[in-house]
Amino acid sequence: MADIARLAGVSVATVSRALNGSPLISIETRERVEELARSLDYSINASAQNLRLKQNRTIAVVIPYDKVSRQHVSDPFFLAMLGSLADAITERGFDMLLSRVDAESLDSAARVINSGVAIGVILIGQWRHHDQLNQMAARRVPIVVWGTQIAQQLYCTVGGDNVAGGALATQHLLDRGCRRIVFVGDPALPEVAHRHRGHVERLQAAGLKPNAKLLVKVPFDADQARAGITRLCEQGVAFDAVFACSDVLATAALQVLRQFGRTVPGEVAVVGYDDIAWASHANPPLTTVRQPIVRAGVELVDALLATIAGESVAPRTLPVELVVRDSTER
Amino acid sequence: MADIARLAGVSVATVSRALNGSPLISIETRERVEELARSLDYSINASAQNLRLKQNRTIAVVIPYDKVSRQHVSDPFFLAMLGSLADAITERGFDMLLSRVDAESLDSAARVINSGVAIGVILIGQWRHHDQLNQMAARRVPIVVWGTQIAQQLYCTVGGDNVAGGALATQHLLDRGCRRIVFVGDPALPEVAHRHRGHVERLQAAGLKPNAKLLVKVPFDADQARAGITRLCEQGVAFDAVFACSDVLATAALQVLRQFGRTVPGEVAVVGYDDIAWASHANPPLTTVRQPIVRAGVELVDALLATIAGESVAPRTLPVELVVRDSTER
DNA sequence: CCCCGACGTGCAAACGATTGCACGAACTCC
DNA sequence: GGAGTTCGTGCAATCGTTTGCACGTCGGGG
Repeated sequence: MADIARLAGVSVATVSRALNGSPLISIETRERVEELARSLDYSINASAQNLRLKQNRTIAVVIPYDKVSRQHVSDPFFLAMLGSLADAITERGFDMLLSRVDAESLDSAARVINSGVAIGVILIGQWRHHDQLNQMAARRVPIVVWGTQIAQQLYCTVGGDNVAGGALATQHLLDRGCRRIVFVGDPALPEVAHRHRGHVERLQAAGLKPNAKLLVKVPFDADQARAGITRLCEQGVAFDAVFACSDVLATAALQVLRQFGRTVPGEVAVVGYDDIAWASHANPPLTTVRQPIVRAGVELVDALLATIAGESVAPRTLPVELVVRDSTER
Repeated sequence: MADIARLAGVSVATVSRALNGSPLISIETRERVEELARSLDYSINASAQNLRLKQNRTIAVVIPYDKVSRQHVSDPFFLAMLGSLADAITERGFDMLLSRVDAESLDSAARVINSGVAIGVILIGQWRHHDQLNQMAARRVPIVVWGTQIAQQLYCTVGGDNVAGGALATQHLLDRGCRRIVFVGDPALPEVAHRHRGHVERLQAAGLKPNAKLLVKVPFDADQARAGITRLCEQGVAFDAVFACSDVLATAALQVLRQFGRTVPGEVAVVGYDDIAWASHANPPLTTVRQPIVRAGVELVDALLATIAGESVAPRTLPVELVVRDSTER
């Protein structure tokens, strides 16, 4: 900037104003400065600017990695969400900082805020860390979480309608005459808990009662899901449908069922969750509950920006939709 | 920092030194300061620090979006690469800044460097923008590109061995007795060009000559691939194998073939490229050329750090591997 | 008793931008 | 022709850290 000032024969103050389009500066000076800046391909030093203005245009996206439930960045749903967020964030002229933090010490995500690196945090995946999130919110860290609404939460969540999703999938299976539906997922996780609630509600409305044997309690991990469903088959537990809490888990189920020679959807109908890109290419194509991923990115960013602006943003629940494919109907 | 200094009864200089573990400071002072810092949950202001030190720990990952070839962030291969990079970058204690830039003005990626936001750029996807990349490199922007080595490039690339990949896939098909192999991909893209070269070399070694009718020239876009292959079938062009330059394209081929009632691998064998997660879940599971994605992330980051350290880093070609599944063998 | 080194600490000047305030020139109006 | 405006610009302080240099104190050796 000093260079430009010297070359233009003005002071740095003038250069600063010219580049920021201050109306105080004469047209000719502004143009001279801009021309010079272009030819030197100069860009404003972001650190200095942030320091001075105590502001910046970076949003941190945090992905907790949980050693226990083992879902990690490579999960297609996460990745799709990342893509959607990248679009929404860059569209609004912000930068996106991606961090992975140990889920056990989520509050380290606050570092990026305290140190002024980012103005807000979007956290993907609520896990079992409700308390830590509440603490952060209490410390006034601007944060929005992809997940499900929980009683007494201080932070804002945006999430799919998990109860409705669980209900949709279950009702669909019931409508097809299924009576013994395996539920694959870990209800210890808030989102899964809601899906399970919708599931149970529909069962009861149909006069069935939930059967503990039909609950395969596994985290979002294909290997563990395969193991769990294999065990079920080996034990000879009878079932005529599987409702898995993610398409990855559903695909695992498809594999195991094929190994055991059970036809899909003939003997067993399968429903997944998320509608990730390849659900439609699975064998057979997967009936699944579609999460509104693109909309999710937009809503998360907007909610965060509103939070930063000081508004108190109510948690938002986005509608989900059942996509019927061959895995439940021939 | 001033607060801590006051509370500890020392100067800010001392606090700074204490927090940075300078040996000049007495143990007791250091501990007092650290304790205070913790209790105030203070973190160093990154802007001020970067400004003063002219340094930072952020790596920019740039995804060009190309309106022409239309591959976008949601492509599973990109996303997997992102995940891998996120791991490699955070593992080394750096932050990852994700940007999407219009492929037509790639040099805007230099902004993050000139403005001191990041210390280097990793660019995923070389496209047809070789010249722009060379220009950036000439302007001494530390940059490493995922792609293929091109003559007279000034920047460092890390990529899979595309010639070998093309050869592996083709040889495998030839070994299975296929003689009329459809190639799906756009050889205008450097990576695809190399795969095509490997493909042609193997064909010629087998005494066959490449047939222009068997080239389906499409970008990395499932819809266009579907359209292209459909056209081929409708025109009644005879073929007994498909080699697609990504698993997404291969899956598109599988769909079209099914529509036309051609059995896979009976009538037509299909090979994909990348080995993204769901290749093994396709119907039938896809034979494909595996790209070393995890290793790629690591190599890209290491190459970038070496470049930043001033070393001149030679382009690196990573070995690829053929994964045989049902789409070429029953 | 004095000198010298080692050890902790503080002072103050950077880093690169922004901005309130003041200043000078040109112009208008009476 | 002088007073008051308006316009364009420069001065200098400021944001929060780091760090070369100087300073004071303490202890040991001569």
